[in-house]
Amino acid sequence: MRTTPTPVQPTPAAPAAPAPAPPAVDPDRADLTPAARRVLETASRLFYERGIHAVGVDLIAADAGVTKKTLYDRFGSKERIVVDYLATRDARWRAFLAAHHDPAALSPVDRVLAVFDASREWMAAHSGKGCSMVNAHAEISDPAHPAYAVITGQKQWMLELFTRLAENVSPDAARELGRSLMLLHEGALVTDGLDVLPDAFGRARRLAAFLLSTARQAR
Amino acid sequence: MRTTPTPVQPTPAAPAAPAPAPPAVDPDRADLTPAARRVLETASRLFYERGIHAVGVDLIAADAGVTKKTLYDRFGSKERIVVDYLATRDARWRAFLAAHHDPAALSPVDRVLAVFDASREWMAAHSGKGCSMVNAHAEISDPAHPAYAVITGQKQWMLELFTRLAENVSPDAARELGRSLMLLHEGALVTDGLDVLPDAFGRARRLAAFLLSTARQAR
DNA sequence: CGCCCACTATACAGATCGGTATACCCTGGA
DNA sequence: TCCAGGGTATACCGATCTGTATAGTGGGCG
Repeated sequence: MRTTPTPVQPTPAAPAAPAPAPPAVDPDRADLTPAARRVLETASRLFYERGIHAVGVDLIAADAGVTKKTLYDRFGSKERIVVDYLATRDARWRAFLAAHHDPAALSPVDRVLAVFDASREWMAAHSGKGCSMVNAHAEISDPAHPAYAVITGQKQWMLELFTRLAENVSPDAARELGRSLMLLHEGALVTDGLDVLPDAFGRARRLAAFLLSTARQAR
Repeated sequence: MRTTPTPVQPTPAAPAAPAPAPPAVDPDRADLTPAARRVLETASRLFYERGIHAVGVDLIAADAGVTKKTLYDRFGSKERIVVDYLATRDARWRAFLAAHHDPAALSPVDRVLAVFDASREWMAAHSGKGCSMVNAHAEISDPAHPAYAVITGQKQWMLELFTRLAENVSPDAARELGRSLMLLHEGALVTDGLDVLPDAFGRARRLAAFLLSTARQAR
């Protein structure tokens, strides 16, 4: 449905884009004990590098220099560690984005492109097997799994971010533009992770700039 | 490196795009015994729905109505089933694409857009948790794993396909266009799987058409 | 002092992992 | 008639999985 090119479709009732919810957890996880932080850091690295199901709690505990007793005292279950892994990574990404994002100094278009620059830097630093949310989604089949909400929430937040930023470029086409920017960004994430294209984020950035340049005037 | 917008960069030595290699396996797997086919079909469904590491051979054998003896007589190892899963799915996708693709009747641009149409149909039929290759890549850490070659080979094949199709639209910019089309296609694949956008392939198709329309004249 | 908290160390339970072994059944063709 | 191949059924192997149990250590604090 709605494959026809419905040109604009203004936001029906809500006057502005919804303010994105703040991350549910502290990016630094200062709420955790030192051993618990070591567990989460170790588990996050292993989950991302090898996959969630391929990593057992024994390995996590051993690599973190912690006994399984401590691990289960702090987290209660592996499932909980998985959720914390995704939620913390999400919180850190949002903090990283906020730090690489000077809203006052940039034009509306540059504010969009800054997201792609931040992603490129993020992926270069956390070098990569692609998006941890997408990868986790591939391993979690049950939608009732508590990690599912984190995954979909992260993607929804990104979509709302792009839509909100697009409103400053072209208010009428913000929803459509936001979705297209989201598609470009996800495409860069996955192609970067698969190492199939050189400089995927640079390419996505150029395509986004191209898209925005046409959206500002016509469309 | 090379983040500067190097405009065109013509193919250095090779006169034309490389002819894509044919799939290594028969899409129908007529080479397998009936029980082996049941094993592969069952394993493929479970691997895709639940993830590779989350599915054991006992479950595969039970769901296929086959004993583990038969399973190991036919395949020898779980790893081999995984490789066959990915290779067969790849072969079927290429056959599906060839069937939904009348090269004589379509214009160069339409031939590109037909790929996005085929992907939309494919994903609607094999409804979705995204790209099986990307999902498998998330679970396989060792690049020496035999499935790795299947995954990268499939993505490389798609990139070459887009590049080859782009040559008929704009020979000078074929390489660049092919990469951008690849990025759009991967973006649609992942956003479709995550259910974050409505009609991701329709959107990618529109963006591709937009990109091609500008590439045919200028750029 | 006494108590709690974070942590270590070791052992084990119950289930499932990939993979193997023995033994038997059924059908088609030489 | 014989026999090989594809298949069934069941039991088992060692390893690993998530999760729990018992016992003990050291430091901060009221």
